[in-house]
Amino acid sequence: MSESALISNGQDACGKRERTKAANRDSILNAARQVFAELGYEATTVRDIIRGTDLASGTFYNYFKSKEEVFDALARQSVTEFQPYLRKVKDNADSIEDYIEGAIHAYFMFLSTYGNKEVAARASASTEGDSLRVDTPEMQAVFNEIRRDLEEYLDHQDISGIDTEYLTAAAIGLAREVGGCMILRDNETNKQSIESVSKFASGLLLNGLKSLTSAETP
Amino acid sequence: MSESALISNGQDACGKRERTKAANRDSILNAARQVFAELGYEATTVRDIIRGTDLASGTFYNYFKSKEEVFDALARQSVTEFQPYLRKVKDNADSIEDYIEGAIHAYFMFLSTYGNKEVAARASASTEGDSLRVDTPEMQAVFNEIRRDLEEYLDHQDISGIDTEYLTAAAIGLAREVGGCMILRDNETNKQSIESVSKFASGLLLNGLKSLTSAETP
Amino acid sequence: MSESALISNGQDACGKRERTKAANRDSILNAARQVFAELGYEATTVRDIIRGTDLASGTFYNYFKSKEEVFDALARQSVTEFQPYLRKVKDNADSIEDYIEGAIHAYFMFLSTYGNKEVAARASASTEGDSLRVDTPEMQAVFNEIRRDLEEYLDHQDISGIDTEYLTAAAIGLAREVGGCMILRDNETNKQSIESVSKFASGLLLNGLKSLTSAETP
Amino acid sequence: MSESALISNGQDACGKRERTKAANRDSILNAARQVFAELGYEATTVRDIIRGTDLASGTFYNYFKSKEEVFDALARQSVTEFQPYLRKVKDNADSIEDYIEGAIHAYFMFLSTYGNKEVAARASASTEGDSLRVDTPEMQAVFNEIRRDLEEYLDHQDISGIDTEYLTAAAIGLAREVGGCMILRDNETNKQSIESVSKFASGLLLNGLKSLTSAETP
DNA sequence: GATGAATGAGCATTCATTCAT
DNA sequence: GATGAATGAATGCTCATTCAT
Repeated sequence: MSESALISNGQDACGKRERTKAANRDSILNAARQVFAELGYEATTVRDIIRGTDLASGTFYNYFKSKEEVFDALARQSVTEFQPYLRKVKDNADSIEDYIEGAIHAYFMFLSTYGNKEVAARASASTEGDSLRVDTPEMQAVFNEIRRDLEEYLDHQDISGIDTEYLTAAAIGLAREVGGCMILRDNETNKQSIESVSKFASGLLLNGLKSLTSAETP
Repeated sequence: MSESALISNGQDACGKRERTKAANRDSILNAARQVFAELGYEATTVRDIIRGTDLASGTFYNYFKSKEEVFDALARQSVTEFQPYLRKVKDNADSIEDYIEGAIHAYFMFLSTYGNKEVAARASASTEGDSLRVDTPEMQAVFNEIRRDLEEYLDHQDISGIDTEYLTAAAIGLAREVGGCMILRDNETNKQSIESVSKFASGLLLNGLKSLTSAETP
Repeated sequence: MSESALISNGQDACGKRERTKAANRDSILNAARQVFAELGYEATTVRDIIRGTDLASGTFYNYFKSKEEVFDALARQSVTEFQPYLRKVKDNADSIEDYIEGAIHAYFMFLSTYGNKEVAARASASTEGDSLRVDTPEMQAVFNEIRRDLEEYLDHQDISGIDTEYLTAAAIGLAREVGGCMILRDNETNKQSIESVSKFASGLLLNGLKSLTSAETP
Repeated sequence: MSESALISNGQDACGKRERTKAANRDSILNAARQVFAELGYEATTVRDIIRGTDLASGTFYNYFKSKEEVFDALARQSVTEFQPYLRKVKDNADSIEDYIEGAIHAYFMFLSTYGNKEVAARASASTEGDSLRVDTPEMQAVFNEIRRDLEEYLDHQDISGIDTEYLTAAAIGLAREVGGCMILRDNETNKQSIESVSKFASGLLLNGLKSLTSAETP
């Protein structure tokens, strides 16, 4: 609740009615973010979410039809915030390498801002699980965003013989898992580790890609 | 239920009692496999599982204490089956490259046998999801197996300056995501596509790794 | 249900919401009283209680966490109602004899108001049982009240050589059993029988006590 | 189980079949005695009982139709054992006083043999309960026995104006409660305390009774 | 629009009892 | 007669959702 205003919903409205409406919506979204991170999507109940606000249970349904809708709203929020960065990366990229490097870096930045140990640790709670994944609405949404973007980018390029869908999958999977690992390791991710991890990830990918393409086209 | 005999529990027993007991256990395990794949671990209820058999609800508890125990049994089954392959890979590997290549190939083989479209598609059910993950008990277990094995292997090697935990994460994430992609694309995965996809994945990784290490140790 | 208003919870509130809430709580308490009396505490289920109201099953849990909580509420109710009488007895008593006589009389009065044939008959339901006990939450609570009070009183007195714990037990046991007997005999206990039974009980006790003490302190 | 032979069922049978039949029955009865004492009649399940034997669950139903039947059998056992003592008391009694004194003493003897702290403590477990009662099948049965006997005895006497039913109730209630108190206090009840408590109880009763009758018939 | 009590379907689990072996 | 797995009714309890206030 303390971060109630962390991500505002951006709707500027003037009447008092509108203001409280917006505030309630935000209140629900923030509670949901928290609870999803702590308990996971499946395990969280609508009750858990409203318990995290000072609203009454019935009020939830004035704003969302179900927890799925909240999930979607959260996802949309993240995407909206993330897209500009991704766009800038695309605009500045002169090559596919530039683009991938930039996207991965943007992702790790985003992750270090919104991810936290609970998020990363949660997924594996029920299993014995050394596995760790970053599985909040926000992260899923951002991944999808990158995926879409990356595939589109690759499709416009002509990377001889490389299956762009697989390449995208590889990039996503690699980044996601390494990212989870990073979060889990340094809870307070600092700037430096982000740079280094992001360099590791894009280095691996890009060098691999280079060899693949050069091997493919002689 | 059609795949009732997919994975028999191997216990040969003679009395009729023993035979039906084994059959019931298998029946539950198979139903669980299916349901976990369709709904995901969190979302499936014990009732969902027994509904997938022709047993009465109480009977479930003659075999398992909870869905978690079923999960574990499934995981153990897979690991038991997968381990010999992984061991052979390790025994035959002369280098880290050999090992990674072999492990990834083994994983894709396993995936093509036990994965199916539902498995791959499930995870994203609740979201709009282009995302795909392979998240059944079996696959989680196999991943953990590979992860453990890989980290152990890497720790014995001296890969100058590479963080083995991150490298492992990268390999796992890449393989998982690409694997999910493969399953989703050709439901009836053929031998050839396995070879090609597995070559793509290990190529990407190993070449990336090579450049990374050579760059690191000039 | 006919005695729905037997023991109102006393909370006067104005809104309709508050009124129905109070009514529902009472409804549950009354149903519980009945069912406890009929089936006994152990044997009654939460469902039995709600079945005795026209509420839905879930509603129970809006008011009580468990049947134990209902039990406690019933007990508290009785105690609250009984205590003033007991206090008056204590205040007016000039001697231990006065006190015992008064307490027993108060108990029989209370019993004749809240006891009924079912109550008395219940306990022995499962057995062939000529035995009869008064074992509802209310009566247990009232007994405990008397017991505490009596022991405290006796401890302040100096009754040479008499074990106050045993004496209390004797009084309680005697009153309980004789009370059960009375209820069972005249379901509609009249004023006169109360007087006579209560005189019998305290006569027995007090005369016995007198001889005991005089025998003890020659 | 160690006391498996504490109370044998007395049936001497010769064939091997008969012997095991009898042994099984005893085994169930002994387990039941134990479990009833520990958990109380209501709370114990048939499963609890058979778990206390080395028999299979189905076997239970070859001997008893339900836990109620076991209860009855236990009760009958106790009565069978207790009756001779009571008879001797009756035969030796020259007066109502003698009889009551003897019966109460016999009861306390029996109680000190079969009662134990668990038994006495159990009843009040679910309540806040300072109250204590002795409520096993055995004790209930013995009480009923005494009650019947006592009423019969009193009916043959002519105790001017005393209601024999109430008097019996008074005796029973007093003895039961004081007995419970005794058990709870000295778990290992010794001979001496039995004598003293039994003297206290009958003293109270008999002196009370004396005054009552003398008061009644001047 | 906010409230929060009522609803009843649904879930995990236990248990008495049956019956094929 | 002994066994112990199968059965399914019953229980305590939770939860999404509705709706009178």
